[in-house]
Order: sequence, then structure tokens, then C-alpha cells
Amino acid sequence: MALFLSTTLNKIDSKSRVSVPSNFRSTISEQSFNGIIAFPSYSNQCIDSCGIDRMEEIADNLDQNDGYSKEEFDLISLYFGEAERLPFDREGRVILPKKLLKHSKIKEHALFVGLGPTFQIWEPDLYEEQKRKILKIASNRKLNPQFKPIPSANLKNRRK
Amino acid sequence: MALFLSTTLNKIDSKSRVSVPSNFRSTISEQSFNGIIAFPSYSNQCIDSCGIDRMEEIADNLDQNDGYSKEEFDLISLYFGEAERLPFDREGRVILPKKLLKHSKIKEHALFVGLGPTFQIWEPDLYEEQKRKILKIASNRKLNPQFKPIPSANLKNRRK
DNA sequence: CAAAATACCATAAAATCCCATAATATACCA
DNA sequence: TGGTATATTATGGGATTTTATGGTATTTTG
Repeated sequence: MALFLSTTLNKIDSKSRVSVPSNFRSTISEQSFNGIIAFPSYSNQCIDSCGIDRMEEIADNLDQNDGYSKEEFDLISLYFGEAERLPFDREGRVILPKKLLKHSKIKEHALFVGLGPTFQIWEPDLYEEQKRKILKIASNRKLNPQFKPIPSANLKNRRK
Repeated sequence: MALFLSTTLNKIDSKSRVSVPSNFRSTISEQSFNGIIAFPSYSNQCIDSCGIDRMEEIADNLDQNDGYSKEEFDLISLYFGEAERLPFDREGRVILPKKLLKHSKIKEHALFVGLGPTFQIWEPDLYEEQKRKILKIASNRKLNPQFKPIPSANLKNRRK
């Protein structure tokens, strides 16, 4: 499975091009589409992104799995309409469409943030804010993330 | 499962390179990424580290387990953004990014400390201090150091 | 045709490769 | 068992390649 790690700040040029970080590129390089899939995040003011493989997985899953309610099905389906295929140019850059730039408020710089199986692209200041929020909530609720796969049963009991 | 044991002191060179101890390397050698994953420790002034396998486990768990609240999910996701993929060069060295050097206060020497399934990298003096603290607390509380796996049922009760 | 997208070229900084060496550990053999 | 040959480490540094970035030229497409 593709694993996106680390955080990289890159510049947007006058044609709305950005370099996708080289380590992101290499985790995608085996996949069938040489580029990234990007769409506006529903829950945050940022761009959600991944390789084509994940989209195909989701599509298959949606197709075969009848465990979804109609509402879930409809919601997930919406993503496909919002998603953009952004191919790499020879230098490993993509062009960020206006729609996505607007949604994420990205102007000069784009922060690529690894999230494991996916990644996000943020306006740097907004990301700092987001990070603060997450940490604050975590400390308020005394969430204690052990850095290991945590069985969900334990996690639940662990909460106050 | 990977098992990192023992403690090794290595030198950082002018390009921020360090040799990863050879026994750590061979522990990792079977894994799909030839290098280590490193990120700032949340609880200590050191670098937390492991092989890619562990990160993949965490990603899978996060991906498939819908038992997490949004807050937990966000918090765990932060780790992926903090984590760095550090590939071995041909000699088995990695480059320690500035961010991690700063967080851990590592300058000339790096102490690799095996922790079983993971390991840490410390500034040597800070580690000595840490060791003193742990031993002192243990002796104050008269902890009986039985070196054996603790049944998870007990573990929960043990948390303060 | 005009506008947008894509291909192509150039460059400085950074990462990586590659070679060399001394110290240590391991293998081998008498 | 002792001692020598061989391999592996940790370390240093120069050469080469990749990356991120900028810009120009060419192609596509509506």
C-alpha cells in the first residue's frame, strides 16, 4: 500500500504549477496513472489527494459492497465528481486547478502533508492552525496516542 | 516482528549523516523500504524510529478500523506528517533532517537505543539524564522490575 | 484563432553515489 | 588454542545525479 509520509513546503509558480515532493512521487510511481488525484476536502479547508490506486479501490469497494446505506453511497459518490486527475509534467509538477486553489486558499506556497494512505495540500498558515486545534482537542480530552496500532477496544476504554 | 536491541553511539558527519548500527540495519533488511522512519518524539526530547512495516501496520489499522473518533483519527494522522523516510546510503547511513536534529538537540553524536519493536535516537547526555530519571522514579515507587510481558488486562488499570 | 495546456530547456541547491581508509569483528587454519 | 587472513563497520570526502524552480517554445483544443 502507498504510504505518504512527512511534510514538504513547495512554491506555486505563475502557471499554478507545483512540484509534488519526490518521495510522494516515488510512492506513486508504480501506479497506473502518472500523477495524483485531488479534490476539495469536505471537512477541512484543504485539498485531499492520493494516487489512482486508492480511487480504484474505493470504486471497486463501492461497487461490490452492499454494506453502504444509500446516504453513504451517495456521499462517497460525490467525491468522484469533485476529483481531478492531475498528471505530472516531466519535472514532477502538477497544475492546481483554480477551483482547488480557491477552496484551499492556497496562493504562493503549498504544504504537502503525508497522512499515510493519502495526503493533503494546505495553505501553510491554515495548516498550522489546524495542527494547533488538533493538539488542543487531544490534550483537552486526554487522548493518548500510543505510537503503535492501537486496538480500538482499548482505545475506547481508555478515554475519559 | 522486528526487534531492536542494545545501544550504540555513532558520530554525525558534516553532511548530517550517521551510520545506523549494523544490527539495526539487519533487523530492517527484510522490509520493503531500505531505511528507517523517524519522527520527533512527543513525550521525550529524542527521535522515535522504526522500520516501514510498523508504519504500514498503523496505516492499515487506521484505514480499516472505523472505531476511531474524528479527533483520534486526526491526532494519529499527525504522526504521518511528522514522520520522515530516511533511506540508507550504500554504507548504511541516513541523513538526519534539521528538524529532527533541532528537536533532539543532537549535534556531534547520536545514541541509538533499542526499544524492542522500535528504537530511539538520543543526544548522549540527554539520554543519561533520562535514564537517571526513570531509575529514580522506579526506586521511589518500589517498582518490581519483572522483565516479562504484562497482561493487557492489568495494563489498563495501571494507568494513572 | 486565441487561450490553455504541454513539452522542452536551464540552473542552483541538495541529495545520492562512489571510492578510500582505519578500526573492528569474524572466519579460517595450523 | 592462538594467530593470521578475510570481511564488515564506521567514517571521510569528491564526483555525479536529482530536485525544485524558472522560463521559453510548441502543441492542443475549444
